[in-house]
Amino acid sequence: MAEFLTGMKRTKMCGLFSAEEVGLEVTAMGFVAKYRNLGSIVFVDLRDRTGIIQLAFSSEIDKCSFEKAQTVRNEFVLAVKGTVSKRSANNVNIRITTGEIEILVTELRIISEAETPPFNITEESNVNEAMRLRFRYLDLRRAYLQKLIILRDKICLATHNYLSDKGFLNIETPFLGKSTPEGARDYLVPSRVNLGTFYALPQSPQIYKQLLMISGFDRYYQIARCFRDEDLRANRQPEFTQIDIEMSYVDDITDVMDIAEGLIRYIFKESIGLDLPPQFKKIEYQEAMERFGSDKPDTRFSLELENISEVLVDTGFPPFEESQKKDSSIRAINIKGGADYSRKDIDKLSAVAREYGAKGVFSIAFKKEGISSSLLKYLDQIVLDKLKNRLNIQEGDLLIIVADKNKTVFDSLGAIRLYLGKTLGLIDEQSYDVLWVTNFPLYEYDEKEDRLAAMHHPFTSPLNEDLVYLESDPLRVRAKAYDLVINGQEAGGGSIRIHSKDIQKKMFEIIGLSQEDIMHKFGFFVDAFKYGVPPHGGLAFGLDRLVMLLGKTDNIKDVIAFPKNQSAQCLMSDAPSTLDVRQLKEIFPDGKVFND
RNA sequence: GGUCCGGUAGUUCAGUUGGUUAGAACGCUAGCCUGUCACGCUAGAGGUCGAGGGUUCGAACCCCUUCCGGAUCGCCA
Repeated sequence: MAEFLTGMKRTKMCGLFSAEEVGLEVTAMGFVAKYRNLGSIVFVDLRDRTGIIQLAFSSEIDKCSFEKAQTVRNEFVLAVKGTVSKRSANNVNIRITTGEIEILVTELRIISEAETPPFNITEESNVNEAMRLRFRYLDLRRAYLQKLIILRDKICLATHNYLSDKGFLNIETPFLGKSTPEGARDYLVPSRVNLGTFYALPQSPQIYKQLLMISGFDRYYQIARCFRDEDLRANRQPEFTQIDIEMSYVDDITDVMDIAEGLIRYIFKESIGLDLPPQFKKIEYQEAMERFGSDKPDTRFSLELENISEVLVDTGFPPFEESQKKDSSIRAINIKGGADYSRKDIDKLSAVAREYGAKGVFSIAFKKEGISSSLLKYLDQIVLDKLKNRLNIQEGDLLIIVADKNKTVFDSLGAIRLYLGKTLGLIDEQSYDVLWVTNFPLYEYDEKEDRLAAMHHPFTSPLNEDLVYLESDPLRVRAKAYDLVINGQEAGGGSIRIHSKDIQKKMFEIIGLSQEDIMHKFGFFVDAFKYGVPPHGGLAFGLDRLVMLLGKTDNIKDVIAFPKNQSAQCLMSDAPSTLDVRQLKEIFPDGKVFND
């Protein structure tokens, strides 16, 4: 029989008791984390989100509660009264903060009994993720997850405090909005009162926050939920959260970057007590690609890429001939002391490269006994000397080469670089490496649709000095865009927006939107540009990613209280689910779903 | 949509070339135990080996189909 708390008030939470309360009568409440019955004495570890306090029951202390304690099991919810007592020196538990004391229980109330949980709720237990998601409320009782959810709260609070202090207003934008044609697939919501029409859940509050600038709110922020109906990954969920920021009367990218830097520095200080450098590193997109094969480089280790097209293009090796084509190249990574890599090791690197579309890698091992390479007969001494000079090659080094289209070369060598960084232990996992990547291209070529697409989004402003190429050579135009990269992860990104209606119109045209499309999809937005637009810009941080970085986890599900699995299902509630006929008829009264 | 890995007790896993009654640890139940804190000791319960079909005298194991989970590529302005 469940008992009630009637008359009981909690003195403090379990993990907060200390030697200061010794001798006092206190009241504690929590879950039974562990139950140890030694016969004439019973110990219970009582748990809440702050930690654990040990309860002691014996007939010498209180006969009634001792007898009741015999029926207690794991995960029961208890409320107890008792006296805080100092443990004798040899019974101190140094593993918990309250290990010097315990509560000698004089009154026990069993507030709620519990069935045996489907898995052990301990920090050590390594349970199948599907099982843990199905009983998420039990998994969340573990200190590991509680710590991360609490960290998330700290980061949010720091965000509110910092941005409020800098004059930003927290303004909510709609969940039920208009489907946008560019970008990710939208989650759609049928409208009952407007049959046959649909809302879309926002992929980001981008248009709304720009409209708020046009409305004159000047500085806006929101910790905003965003939705994307795309396939999931270890670091990607269908609904995720962004720290979304926009500000007016900015023109240069540093105007926004300074605020963002301040915020990130404040978040790091407040949440984990770490001081980041007073000035973040900056690297241009093109340089990041050339050196690290990535627009979000992990610069905690070197192992940089080197363009060796010129050296190898005339060797007569057929795969290298291709690299003379436009947008192709031969690039390499020099693995110091890698010459003794086995065939298997190199095959593994080749497999990594193939995942990113390369046909494979070529290798040249500079061994003590001579050069070892599959393309040896194409390499004369002059070429070898040039390579040695160019890449600072010494005896014992291994050169890994990829020749292909630039995108493939960067992707595959960038991936090999990360693979080596991880497997060779080149990365200091304790450190934080924070840098800005700037001057992204404004457009990228979309092969599937044979058109230009906005690399960031179609509201991004071109660099002033590149405006002249907008029509003649759009791929050459760079954007006033910036990404913040932490430990090789994109933590956030943004841009200065277009505030001229003419440039905005041109932007839409270049990505292939007809006048009709523009008015149908963005008409309200284009209209707004007629009535006075302050120059503005902003950025958004991925809150989930930030918590992952600060909490040192690779799994986004660890930082979200109720996440979805890889198939975008909630295994606990069984969403998404089918609807009953009554609900469906309200939305599709004639039973027809399609117009044609 | 492609590729790879996995599914055996409540949980985490082992399971030999295909061969008696499918094992271990933790958890659970019962008993004993006054200082445990991964308590200890004794005993016990607990299995449609993801599902369906096939090969075989015989299948957890081999083959086919299928379902489920994870990682990853495409995708994610």
